[in-house]
Amino acid sequence: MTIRSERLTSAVPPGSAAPVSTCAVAVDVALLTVLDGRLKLLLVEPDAPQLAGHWALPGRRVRDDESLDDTAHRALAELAGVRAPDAHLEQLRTYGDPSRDPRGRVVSVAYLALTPTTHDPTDPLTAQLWDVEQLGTQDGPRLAYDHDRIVPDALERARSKLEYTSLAAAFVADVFTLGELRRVYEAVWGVSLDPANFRRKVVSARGFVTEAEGLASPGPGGGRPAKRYRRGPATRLHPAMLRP
Amino acid sequence: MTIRSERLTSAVPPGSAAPVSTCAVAVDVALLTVLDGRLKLLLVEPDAPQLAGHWALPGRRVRDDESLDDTAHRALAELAGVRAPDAHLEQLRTYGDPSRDPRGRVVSVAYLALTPTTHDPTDPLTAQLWDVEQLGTQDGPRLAYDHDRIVPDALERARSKLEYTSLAAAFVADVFTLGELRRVYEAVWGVSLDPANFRRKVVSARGFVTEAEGLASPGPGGGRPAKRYRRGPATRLHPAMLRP
DNA sequence: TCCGGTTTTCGTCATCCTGACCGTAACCGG
DNA sequence: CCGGTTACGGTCAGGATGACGAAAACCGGA
Repeated sequence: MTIRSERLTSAVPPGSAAPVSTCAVAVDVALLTVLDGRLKLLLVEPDAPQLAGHWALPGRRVRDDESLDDTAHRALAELAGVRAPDAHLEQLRTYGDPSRDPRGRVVSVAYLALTPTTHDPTDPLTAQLWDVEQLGTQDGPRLAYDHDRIVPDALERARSKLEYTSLAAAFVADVFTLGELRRVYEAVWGVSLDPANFRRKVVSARGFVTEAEGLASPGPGGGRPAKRYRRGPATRLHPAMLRP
Repeated sequence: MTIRSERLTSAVPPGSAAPVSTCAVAVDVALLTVLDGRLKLLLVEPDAPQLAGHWALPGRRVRDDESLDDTAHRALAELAGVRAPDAHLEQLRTYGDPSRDPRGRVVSVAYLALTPTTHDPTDPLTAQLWDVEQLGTQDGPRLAYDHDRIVPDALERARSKLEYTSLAAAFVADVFTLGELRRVYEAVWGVSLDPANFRRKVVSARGFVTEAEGLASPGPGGGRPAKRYRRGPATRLHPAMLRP
């Protein structure tokens, strides 16, 4: 921290090869949600003409008086129509390779956002939900910048945090059934879980869920009505819900 | 990502309240090591006159052609005398509150570094190892900037990663005994562990350690000579080493 | 009304992991 | 030789896990 009292917005004299300068700082958000039992990622079409046909994570430049969390919330609101209390938001990682943006040095602070499947996915203008299974394939979108490096990190973070935190509850509504919660785990992990064992582990994890009143109506295919639950006070799970 | 093609080092016209500008980007490194069975954090004295009496994490500004990892390595080399292959280095989190640095907007990418206790701790000029137990107390150092927010995050990251990764091996030498590895866990977690159970868990975790040749000499207090081990190929531990 | 299909919920059982504990092996210093 | 210390190995009870079975409670169609 040997920063002198130079002003941050000071211009670099033309032609000088200053070893230390300032960078553009942006925030990119990887928003995940579960729709129809499948994990989805929200992507937007950048308006830069040289990136036509590519898709990108919704991102915004950081403003002078804005914290990084505020920028992430603003990116979600402006580009995806997601308001702050509807989403879980946490910082993921910062990407700052000098060549990651062809237009110049941009340091990007990536965020991970998780939303329940409550709002209509077609409300944003240019945003679209993509199935994460398609992402690597030729059916999937071509990602701009280094976002093909950010997305796997976001997926791994989400998959890992479902194991030892109560983060899966961020994917479901305020009141939910254990079947809905199980389908979240199955969609994020890409596996199928035994319903009986899943129930036992969730109920035995202290503070994960608390029983709510009433029963949920079965789906169109029938089935026994399920008990309703709410999130419990715990954030870390003891014992953990480990992937198979 | 609506960044236009404006140059990143373009000067902001004086007096204009531009909502988007560039930031100074720095890297601060929280280096942890275990010395005499206690977890230590490396701090330096900033040379800024208004911060006399304060201690800070070693940090450097990011240069134009430098990746964030490179900056972290440079900060360790220049401020702590630690060369790259001697330390495990991973990104921790980015701190970007507008008021975190009183001299202006500085976005800091924090790194976590772990080193074995092999090099002499008195070689850097102004760097010093502090016992992490002293950090919150009045015997401890006064931390500059928002480094009192970074340090707890670094400690929690290290404590957590010891559970489900083989990161504890970064604290010991290339060849080590299970007693040395156990003292790492005890120092980082601040607990005392049963030697017999610890041995069983480490050996049964596939790929954590592999047996080396020869026996280690006992300490001055005696004791049976211990077998020597090396790091195994695993990075994730199965099963995990959970905190008591 | 009856029946197959579906989902939820509960119970059983063998297996594995964990913590607590004991005993032995092998070294040190006095 | 003997007490202290550390390393190593085994036992045992309790908890968690996966595989599996079965009952409860709903749906739709025959």
